[in-house]
Amino acid sequence: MLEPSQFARLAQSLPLLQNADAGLVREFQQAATFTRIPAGHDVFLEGDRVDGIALLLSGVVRVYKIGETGREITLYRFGLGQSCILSANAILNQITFPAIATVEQDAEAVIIPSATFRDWVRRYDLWRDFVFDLLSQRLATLMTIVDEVAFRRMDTRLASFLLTRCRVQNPIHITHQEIASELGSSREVISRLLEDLSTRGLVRSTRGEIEVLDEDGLE
Amino acid sequence: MLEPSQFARLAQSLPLLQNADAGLVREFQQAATFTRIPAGHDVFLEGDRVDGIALLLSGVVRVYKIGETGREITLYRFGLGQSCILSANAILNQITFPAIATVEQDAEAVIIPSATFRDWVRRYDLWRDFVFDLLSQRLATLMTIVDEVAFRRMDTRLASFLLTRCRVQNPIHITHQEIASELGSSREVISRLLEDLSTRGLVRSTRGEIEVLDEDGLE
DNA sequence: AAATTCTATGTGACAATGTCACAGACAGGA
DNA sequence: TCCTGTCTGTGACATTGTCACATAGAATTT
Repeated sequence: MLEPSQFARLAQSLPLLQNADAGLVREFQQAATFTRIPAGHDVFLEGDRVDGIALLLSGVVRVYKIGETGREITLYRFGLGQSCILSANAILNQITFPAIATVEQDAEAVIIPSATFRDWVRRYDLWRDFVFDLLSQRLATLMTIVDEVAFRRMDTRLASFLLTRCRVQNPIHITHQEIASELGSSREVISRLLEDLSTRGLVRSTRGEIEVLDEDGLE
Repeated sequence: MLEPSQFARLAQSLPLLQNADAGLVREFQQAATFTRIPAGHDVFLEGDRVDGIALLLSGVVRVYKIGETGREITLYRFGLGQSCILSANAILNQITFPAIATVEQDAEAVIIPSATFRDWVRRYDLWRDFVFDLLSQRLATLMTIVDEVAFRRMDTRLASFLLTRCRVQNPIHITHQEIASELGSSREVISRLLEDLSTRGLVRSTRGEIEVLDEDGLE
């Protein structure tokens, strides 16, 4: 059961709830529960049965795959007002979660039980559309990732990554290992490529920090 | 406008149409058009605007990505009663087609115009569910592909591929290049790996044909 | 402050895979 | 039979991943 104040907060960032009819709103308040999940906590592990779907009020969750050798690759992140569509997919197809989801920044979430979720998909158009949109966005994301991993060279991918990140914050606060886990590579490779970029004067790299010096040079 | 005989044929392999109410059935017959597409023909190219969605009555379509160097990787195939969900996705999000779709075996298809398709997703629960299911199946497929490409070794992937195919037909009728295009690798690599397998007595390879001799040995 | 510990980064050797250029081998048609 | 196009084999080299360890900076303890 959800506090009215929390519901109001969620509704603010969820167009879904603003447009919902009274029936869905009432059911939502009844079925949802509020939780806090601290950073570093794993929401799902590969193969987990999914017994509820989370809508985020704050924080960020990273969804990634991990290979036998321990290498990781980030599939996507989700935050405010978004939901882990893989878990939705798992619920609808009655399969287990096919990846790992970890909280990166302390999260507040609203949880809807699986059975309720499935029921709403059947009964509420708005709810179904919401899930539908997320699903189809993720499909596009995954298409891009397949393309990158299968065909693009690591130096290009690293350059793109640095460009994207430096526009948010420069210098970028990140370790080589973290970059490797984003791109599905290994630390050593990232270190070598960064050294190349340093030599060419495109970036300046110190412990846990990378400063992009020449955006154009990174193509 | 669809011939009743063709509609009947389609309905036979589409549970969707068997359960549909009269309204959808009538609209379907009105909006749909029948086409034949010969093998080798490209249905979509990367970046194409999608102006209709195809439901297959016969034949097989292969959907794949192609990299700058010309390397290919197969994303999935679809056949009887199935549809190219990427085009559905493209329609719904008003984006262009993010891959290439080619007819592998002569296909007969029923085409629904984009606007009609979008309209039905809004109005008909059954239709929406149909699209929803396909979407979520493809999401799962793509997850697997990302995992394979990012983490699994090519010899393992080749072995899995051969195992799957030899159960359908042994010897397998395929060229090294075709295998490479399936797995997103290059012909030379596949040739070398196959030579290894030959040396170890696991397969026997002749021009355009590979016979699996030891299924267990391939793990 | 010095010592210890943890984490981040650097390095060399080697394996796996992709790329390029070209050679040989096979099949089907002229 | 010869010709031509397709399929396969090969060697050299570049890129990327893996392993084992060395070095170095930051944080914590003594």
